[in-house]
Amino acid sequence: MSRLDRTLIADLAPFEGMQAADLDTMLGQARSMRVVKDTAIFDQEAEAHAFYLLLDGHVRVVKTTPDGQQVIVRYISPGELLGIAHALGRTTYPATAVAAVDCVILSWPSRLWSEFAAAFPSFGANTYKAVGARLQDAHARVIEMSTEQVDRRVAHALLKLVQQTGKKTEDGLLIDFPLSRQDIADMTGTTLHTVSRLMTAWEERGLVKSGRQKVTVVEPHKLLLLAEGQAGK
Amino acid sequence: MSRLDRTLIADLAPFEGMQAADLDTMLGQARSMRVVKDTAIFDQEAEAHAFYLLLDGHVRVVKTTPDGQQVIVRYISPGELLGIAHALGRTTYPATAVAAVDCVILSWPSRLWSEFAAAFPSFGANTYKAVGARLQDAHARVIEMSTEQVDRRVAHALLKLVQQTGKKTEDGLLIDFPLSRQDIADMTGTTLHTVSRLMTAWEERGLVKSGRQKVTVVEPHKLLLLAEGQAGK
DNA sequence: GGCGTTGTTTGCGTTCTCGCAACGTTTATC
DNA sequence: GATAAACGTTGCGAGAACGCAAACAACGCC
Repeated sequence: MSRLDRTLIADLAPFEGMQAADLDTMLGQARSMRVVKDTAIFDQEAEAHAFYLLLDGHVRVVKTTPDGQQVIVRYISPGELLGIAHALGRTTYPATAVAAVDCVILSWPSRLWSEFAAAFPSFGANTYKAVGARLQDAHARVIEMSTEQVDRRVAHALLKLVQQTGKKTEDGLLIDFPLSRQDIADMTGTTLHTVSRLMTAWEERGLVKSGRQKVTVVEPHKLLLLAEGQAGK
Repeated sequence: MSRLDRTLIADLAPFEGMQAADLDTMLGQARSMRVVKDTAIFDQEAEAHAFYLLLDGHVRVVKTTPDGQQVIVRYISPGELLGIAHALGRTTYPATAVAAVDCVILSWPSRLWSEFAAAFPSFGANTYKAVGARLQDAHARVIEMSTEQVDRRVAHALLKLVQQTGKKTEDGLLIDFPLSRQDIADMTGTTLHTVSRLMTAWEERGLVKSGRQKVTVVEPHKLLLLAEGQAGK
């Protein structure tokens, strides 16, 4: 792990407030690896041997129902931890993590989590803060699924992705990894057909531009209005 | 806090693996209080001054949307912690907690949480394990909302409540607190009308018996079949 | 450059679920 | 014991979203 890397890594949320030396201790025990697009980092129900830090790329967290339906729980961006089942007293991963693009990740054996958390209190606190945010996010999703209709859910999902990974282009903000209609449907609890219809309607109104596995939000503000639903259609 | 109380409390999940003396330390700083039915224990968005342990009764955790719709996040049973926002790095409560029946609770100032967690590692671990379970539960709800239709969601919600609070009666398993059609609707993301229709249909088939704010599951096994949807209707 | 694969669009019929409205029933209040 | 309030039931019409099917477009592979 080169010095340059450490400097960059030190600013990431999971390590906020940590001593540089302590961070080095952690990094010294990490294994760096490259994951190619569409490869699983870990599988639902598998033994949680390790936890990970995403350095570069984007990871899709997916749950599959017994009858084969997929639900995308969330997308992970660089600087976030994943696979921290161990920190929550679980022995298996609750979901599958798949690289949405080629990724670079660090990994540590799960067993080290407790050691790190005990030795570096900031690290433990940061992790639990992240867990709290995820719990809140999950509840927000439940509420959204309970109370909002499809178009608003889809609009909201796109806005979240743009906020997370939006890349400025001449057309607007591009979501920075391949995202199909089916993916959007799996995030919002609908079908690719409905998503497709929505996207064409929005494209006609100039809110978004989209192509094959590609979405650009042209008018985030108008899309937000639609998501929050202050105004009519 | 009498000795009898301590003996009963020592078996609760949040204190598993703790020394009796340490538990006494915690209980010594607790405030015991009675909460009457339909009174709020804490409010959404309010400063998280305290965390609580439910000793007796049942608590409904509710989130209200900006436009006034209610969603019931979960019901809490005796022996569970609530209001642990502080443990997850939050300063406000994410939801409102209301006594579904007259309740007895203990409370501690939030500030003590960190002290307890540091001094009594089992307590911290137990809490995070519970958080992990809640996170998993929330994800399961998202998935259910995304993939299952209303009847299965309602069936599943009833089964969870029965499992949590089921009280054996001559008719079957009674859910042990007042539960209206509207409450069930708020748990499952539907309307009281749809719930009412389902309940009458199920009553005719002998799966449940229900009255005003009262639900008894007569045939849990058949209801489970309906929830899991192996068989047709 | 042709060909299969994968992703997207669009039409049409169907179904689930909602929303409204009216009515019945139980419980609380004075 | 009468009256109001809260809760539950039921009928009917409407609309959102699904599911199927077919056609189209982009991309990768040999």
